[in-house]
Formats: sequence, C-alpha cells, structure tokens
Amino acid sequence: MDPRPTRSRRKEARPAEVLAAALDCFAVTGFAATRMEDIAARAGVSKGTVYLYYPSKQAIFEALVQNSLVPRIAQIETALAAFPGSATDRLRLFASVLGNTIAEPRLVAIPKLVMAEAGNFPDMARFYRREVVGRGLALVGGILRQGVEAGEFRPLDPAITARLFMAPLMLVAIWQTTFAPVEEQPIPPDQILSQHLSLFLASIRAPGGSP
Amino acid sequence: MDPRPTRSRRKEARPAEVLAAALDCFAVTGFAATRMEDIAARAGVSKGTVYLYYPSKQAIFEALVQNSLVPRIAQIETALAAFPGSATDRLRLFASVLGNTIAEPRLVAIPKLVMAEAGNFPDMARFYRREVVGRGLALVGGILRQGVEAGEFRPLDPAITARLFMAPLMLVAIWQTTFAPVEEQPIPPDQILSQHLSLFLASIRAPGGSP
DNA sequence: CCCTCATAACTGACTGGTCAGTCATTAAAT
DNA sequence: ATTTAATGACTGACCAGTCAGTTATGAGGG
Repeated sequence: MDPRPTRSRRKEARPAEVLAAALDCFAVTGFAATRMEDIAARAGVSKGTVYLYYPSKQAIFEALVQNSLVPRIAQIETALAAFPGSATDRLRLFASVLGNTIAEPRLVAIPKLVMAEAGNFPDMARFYRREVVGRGLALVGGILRQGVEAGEFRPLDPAITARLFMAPLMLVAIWQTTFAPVEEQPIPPDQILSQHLSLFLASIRAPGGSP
Repeated sequence: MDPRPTRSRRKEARPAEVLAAALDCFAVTGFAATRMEDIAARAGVSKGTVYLYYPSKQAIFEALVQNSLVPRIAQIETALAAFPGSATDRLRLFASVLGNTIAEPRLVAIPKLVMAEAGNFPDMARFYRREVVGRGLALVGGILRQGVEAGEFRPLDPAITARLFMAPLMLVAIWQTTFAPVEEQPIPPDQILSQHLSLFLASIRAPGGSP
C-alpha cells in the first residue's frame, strides 16, 4: 500500500547526503543556530542516523570544509598546469574558473562560515588558510611571477599583487551570499569581474607590451 | 575597609560599557556563542544590569551596529565634503581614513558579524547595506563621477568601479580579523593598500593626464 | 519460492547541561 | 526615609548527544 518505504537502508549514500543537508542549513542560519535535527530532517533521516556517520556537529563542519573546497582547488591547479598560454591568458582562465565556483552560493557559504567561526575553531581557520587560501594565492603568485619574468608584466611583488587580484573575487562571493537577497537593483557579478580583469590587467601590463 | 564599593551606580556610563564589552565578546566568539553573562562580566556588572539597559541580546547587537559604524561613515562624509582637492586626492583621503578604521579590529568585527548573521537577521543586513555599504559606495561613486567629468579619469561605470575600489579594503579588513592570528609571515596591511592605490589609480587615469 | 532468523541500519524519546530572560531582594544615593 | 540602580538565584525552553528498541535486508533452510 505504501509506495515507498518510510525507512530505507543506504549506508553508502548517507554521509554525502548529510553533508549536503548540513551545508544548506549552515548557509542560511550559521553554524551555532543550526540544530542537528534540522540537518537530519533536510537529509530525510532521523537525528540518530546523523550520529551514526558523524560523531559531532563540529565533525560535520570539518568534513564539509575538507570535502568541498580542497578538491576544487586541486582541480584548478591541474587545469592550470595543463594550460600553456601566456600569463595573461592563465590569469583569465583562473578568474573564469573561480568565477564559476563563486556563482554557486552553496560553495561560497563555506569560506563565510570559516570566517565567522575562526575564533571558535582556530584549527579550522589554520587548515583553510593553508589548504585553500594559501594554495590559491600561490597559484596566482606563480602566474604573476611567470609574467614578470617573461616581460609580460611590469615588475611587481607577487604576494601582494596576488591578494589584490583575489580581492574582488572574494568580495563578489561574499556579496552574493550576504546582500543579494536584500538588494534592490543588483549588479551582475560577471560585469564586476570583467571590469576587474580589464582594469587589473591594464595596470600590471609591461609598458612595451601589445594592447 | 573595602577600597572600592562592590556596587556602584552609574546609570549614564552603563550602556556604552555594555556595548563595548559585547563587541569584544562577539568579535572573538561570534553572536550565538557569546553568553549574556560573558558580556556582563566583561562590563564589570551582573547579568541583571545588562537587562536594565537592553531588552535582549539582539537589541545589543542592533545598538552596536548603529552606534559604531554609522557615525564613522558620517565623519568621512563631512571630511570629504570639506576637502576640495582633485578626485585622485579625494580617493586617497578616503582610502587613508578607511584604512585607519580597518586597523581597529574591534570595528572590523561588526561587518563580519553582520555577514555571518545576515541569514538570521535580514533586517540588520538591510540596514547595514543601506546605511554603511550604500553610503560608502555612494561616496566613492561620486568621487569617480567627478573625476570622469573633470577629465581626470577615463570614462567608467562609477557603481562597478566603486566596488572594485572597495574590494581590497574589505579584504584586508576581513583578513586582519580572520587569518592574522594564524599567519606565519604576515604582510603589513598598508603595503597592500598602497599597492592597491597605485595600481587602481594608474588603471583609471585618463590617457592625457599627468604621471 | 516462501519462510525464518541474524544482522545492522535506522529511529526518536530521553537525559543532562546550558543559557536567555525574570524578579524578589539588597544597598547606594539623596 | 525614599527612590532606584544593581544583584544573582531561579525558571523554563532548548538542544547536543545517547541508547534501548524497531525494521529493512538478505542469507540460509525448508
């Protein structure tokens, strides 16, 4: 009579489902204000089941950070390693891949959570700083250094300039998840990003370079 | 015998003291994880006294946002109105005043809190968007428009470019309060900001302008 | 093919602790 | 003596985490 069983046994699928549900909840209410029952309900499961796969709320948070962003960074790293173009083209590629990531509010929620909870979970902040931010800055810094050596960019400090390159990307990400629901006349993110790319590239281009 | 009275009655000073204490607590543990007793203790007062002046924890949060940043923005607005220089100089002034604000971790904590709690308190997000972010962007946009009209900057979209100007300022602010305690070899914020100013101004300067 | 039975995935009522907010009492100030 | 700022023990709600009990599943036996 009942078409679908009220209970199902799917040991393999649960962890990922729980993580996805937790991310949805954390993204709108934050870490502290999210109840384990909320996560369970959204995952279509009871609270006890959540504890079968994760020993605590903090463990879910940690798994979330490790699962979602580190693979994404690794993917960008390999894409860039396989891409032989000029430094300018590689910066464009980086910005476009990261721009796509930023368009997913669920992924952007994670850095926001890390920032908000850095005081409560300093180990996670350290992990995130090293494995996500550090690797991202290293990638951009490497491209900048390559461009300077090739005479494509004027001399500049790669570490500082990498941060300046990333800043508008971060800002757009944060904006999307903080003020977008409240915005009256939103500006499309890609307009901001393409304007950023053209201003930024113009400002670091070596004097003798082609337009 | 007791040098200082265990109780003192200072109706006037309490609200500000409570706000200052609350800001300190929120800054390190976030809104949800801060207990009213923590705030009271840091203000040198009992929990009941806090409730004499603020009806709830959320009310403290709201008062904090209204008290700390709106005056600061107003102050920048009047400073700029009284400052007659070129658009370039006015941008420099804006950046330097905001740079000083950013150097105070206690003030930077507020936007971080607003971002983290935007989902729980959408009214506060709206207020902050309008009274702080909106006014800041309007100021920068106005300067940019003035510069374009004066032939000082090349033609550009003031709304978009204002956001690009603000991005590194925001990034430095967030960085200072998130990763700085975790950083091995920190980069001084003013190095980032001065590099940003020189790159940004170079990229928007009109072709015929002076170096 | 149907019917145990064993296994373990799953459930949700319960516990223990925490904390926002209250209020009867205390004491400073005038 | 009166007023009112200040106190802190108390209450009621809420929730992370537990565990005794329930049920899906599939193996083995008839």
